Amino acid sequence: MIPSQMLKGILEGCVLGVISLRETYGYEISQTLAQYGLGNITEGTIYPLLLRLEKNKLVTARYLESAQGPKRKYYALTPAGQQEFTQFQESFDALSGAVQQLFSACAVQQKQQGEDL
Amino acid sequence: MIPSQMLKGILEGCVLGVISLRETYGYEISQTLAQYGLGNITEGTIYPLLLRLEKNKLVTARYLESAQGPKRKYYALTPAGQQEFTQFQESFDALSGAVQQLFSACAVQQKQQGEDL
DNA sequence: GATAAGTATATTGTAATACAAGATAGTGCG
DNA sequence: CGCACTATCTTGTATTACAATATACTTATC
Repeated sequence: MIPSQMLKGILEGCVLGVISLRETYGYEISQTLAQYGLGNITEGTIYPLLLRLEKNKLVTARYLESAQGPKRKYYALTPAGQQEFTQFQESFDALSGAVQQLFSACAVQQKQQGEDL
Repeated sequence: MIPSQMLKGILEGCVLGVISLRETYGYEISQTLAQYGLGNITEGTIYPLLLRLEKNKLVTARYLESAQGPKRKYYALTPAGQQEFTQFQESFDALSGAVQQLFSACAVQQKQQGEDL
């Protein structure tokens, strides 16, 4: 399981990514994230996040009927949202690269300590 | 620049990693993190984090004299800290893998939309 | 010897955000 | 009707990165 603290700031970018795949709604986004292995994102997380994105004009929303259950609120990226997602990708790649480099240094160090025994 | 929100929960694991490289102190850890490209982690971030690690028995601390400036507080990993770092590496790899997979799907989608023009 | 810069640790308060818990509501099945 | 599944939203809480500030030691500069 990915710790919830580790998701901070990353989840928002991932949600933008999921929406970029196609117009979708909160409940489905939560399931899609789980499929990608990003953990079980609950309603208390996803809906405030979506309202925040909408308020910040990164996504637009419209209600559509559903064959089963209540109306769904479908989200789509705005140009600003697309730009924000591109920037998130760059930031995450930078972060990921830096952390991987640190991990490599730690692995080397551990190997040396093992050889010293 | 890596956004500060993206560091949440990741910074702690990275600090454990830096300490695993060698016994070190707050000021130097901050500089080491910057060298790895993890941004400028300020005092207001690093010292509370180190106190937290110490309180949670993930690191031990001892004061040593410095040739220049006041005493330094050197930190070393406990077995629990080493274990926590290993777990952090697994979690981060899982997260990183999931996000990269999402990015790939988004890239495919963008390429298709481009071809549709 | 006063002043500033670099080294070093710590505290307080603030903002961002993931999540649990619970409310509301529609559909379909036994 | 009650239960499960679908679907959205709100409230309150905990975590945590960071700015700002305080403290203190050493060395160099004026």
